[in-house]
Amino acid sequence: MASEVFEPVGKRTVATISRQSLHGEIVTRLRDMIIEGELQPGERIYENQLGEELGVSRTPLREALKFLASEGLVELVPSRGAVVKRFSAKDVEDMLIVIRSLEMLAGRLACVQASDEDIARIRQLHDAMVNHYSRGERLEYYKLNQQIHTGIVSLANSAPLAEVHGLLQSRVKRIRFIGHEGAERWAGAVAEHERIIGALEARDAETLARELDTHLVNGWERVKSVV
Amino acid sequence: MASEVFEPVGKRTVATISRQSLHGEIVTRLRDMIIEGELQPGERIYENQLGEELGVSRTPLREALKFLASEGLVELVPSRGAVVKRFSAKDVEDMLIVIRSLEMLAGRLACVQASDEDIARIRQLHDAMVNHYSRGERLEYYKLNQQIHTGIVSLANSAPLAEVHGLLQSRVKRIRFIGHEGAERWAGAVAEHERIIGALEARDAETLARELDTHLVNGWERVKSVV
DNA sequence: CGCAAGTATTTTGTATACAGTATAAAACAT
DNA sequence: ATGTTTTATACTGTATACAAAATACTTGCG
Repeated sequence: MASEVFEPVGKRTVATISRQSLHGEIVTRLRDMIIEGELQPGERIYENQLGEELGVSRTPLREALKFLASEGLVELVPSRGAVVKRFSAKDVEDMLIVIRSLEMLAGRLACVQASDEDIARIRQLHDAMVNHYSRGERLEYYKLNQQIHTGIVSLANSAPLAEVHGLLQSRVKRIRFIGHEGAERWAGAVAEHERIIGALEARDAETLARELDTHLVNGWERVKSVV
Repeated sequence: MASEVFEPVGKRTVATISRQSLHGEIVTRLRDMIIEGELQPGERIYENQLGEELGVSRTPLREALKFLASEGLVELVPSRGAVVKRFSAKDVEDMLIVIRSLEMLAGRLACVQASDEDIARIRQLHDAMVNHYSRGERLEYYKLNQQIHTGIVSLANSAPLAEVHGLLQSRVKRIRFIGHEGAERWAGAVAEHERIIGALEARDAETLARELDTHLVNGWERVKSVV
C-alpha cells in the first residue's frame, strides 16, 4: 500500500507533464505538428531523427505513430516506416460530405438535447466570432468558427458522434485553415452562421439541419480551389 | 545472398504472410478476439501474459494496443495498462444512431455511384441470405446480413465513409451478434431487406434511405433487450 | 481479531541492443 | 559513359533489460 497520503491520488500535478503517459503526449504533439503543417503530407518520418528532436526514445514514439496511423493521419508502410498521409481532393470532398451529414445529425439531436444554457454559450461564441469578423481578424475568426461547429456537435450529447466528427475534422482542419476566402464569401459565411444560431435557438431541427447543410456545401465551394 | 538463413525468425511459427508487420497481425488478431468475445469487456490485459499466449514480445503487442485504443476497442489507463472497453447501453444506442445516419448517406450516394453489376452483387448476397433464413441458419444469415450492409456502404465509393462506418460497426458487432431475435421479428427484418434491395435496384435514393432508416431503428428495437 | 505500515512481487513505461531489410554508393563489366 | 552487381550505410522491426509505479502480501501493533 502507499505509505503516506501526501497528495490525494496525485490530483494536484506539479508539472502536468508526467500526468499523461509519454506516448500520449507525443500523440498530441505530432497531431498538432501535422495539422499545423510542420510535418507536411507525404513527408517521411525518421524515427531516430524525430525522436531525438522531441527528446524521446524510439519506443514511445513508435507507439504514438501506431496511434496516429489508426487515426488516419499517418500511413504505415511495411519495413519502410511512417509517412504523413496525403489526401487527394476527392478524399477531402468525401470527408466533407460525411462531416456535413454528421453535423446535420448533430444539429437535429442538439435541438432536443441541449439546455438553454448550452445554446446561450454557442450564441456567445457566435457573437465573439462576429466581432472578430468585423475587425478582420481571420485567425481568431477561424478558431471560433471551429469551436462553434464542434460545440454544436457536442450539444448532441453523443460521444460516438463527437468522436467520428473530430476524427474527420482533424484531417480537413489544415486544408480549411489554408482556405482564405474573399471578403464577399466571408460575409456570406457569417450570414449563414447567423441563421444557424437562430435555428438552434428556435430549436427548429429541420431548419437547423438545412442551414448546416447549405453552410457546409458553400464552405466546400469556398475552399475548393486551394485543395 | 547471405540471407539464406532459414532459422525460424524468433519464436514465430510463421504460418502467416510476413508481408504485414507483426504488430499489424496482432491488431487484427486482437480485434477478432475482442469482437468474438474471447476478450471480454472490462477485462484487463496483462501484456506479459497475452504476449506469451500469442508468442510475441511486449513491444509489438503494446504497439497493437495503442492502435486498438485509437480505434476505441481498448482503453488505456495511465500506469495501469489496457482494458477491453465496455460500452453502456446509451453508448450502443448512440453508435447505432450514427451508423444509421451513415448508412442512409451511403444509400443515397450508392444510388448514384453504383454500377449495375455492383447492385447485382448485392442482390446475390441478399438472395443467399434469404436462403439461409429459410433454412434457419442464423450464423450464415448474420454474416451475409453484415456483408450486405457493408456492401451498400462500399457502393457509395467514399473511403472516409466506409472507414467511420466500419469503425463503429466493429464496436457493435459483438452486441448485434448476441441479439438473437424471435421468428416473427426475424421475418420482419428479411422483409425490410427485400424492400431495401428493391429501392437500391430502382436507384430510388429517398426510398432507400427511408427503408434503411426504419430497418436500423427496428434492428435496435430487436436487440435492445439483450444489451 | 482488525488494521495500518512496511516489504515483496507484479506490471507498466521507457530505453537500449541486435537482427533483418531497404536504400544509397561504389566497383566492375560492357 | 552506362548499366549492373557488390558493398556499405541507414532505417525499421523485434526482443530484451532496467526503472518507476502499482498491487499484493506480510508483519507489527492496538
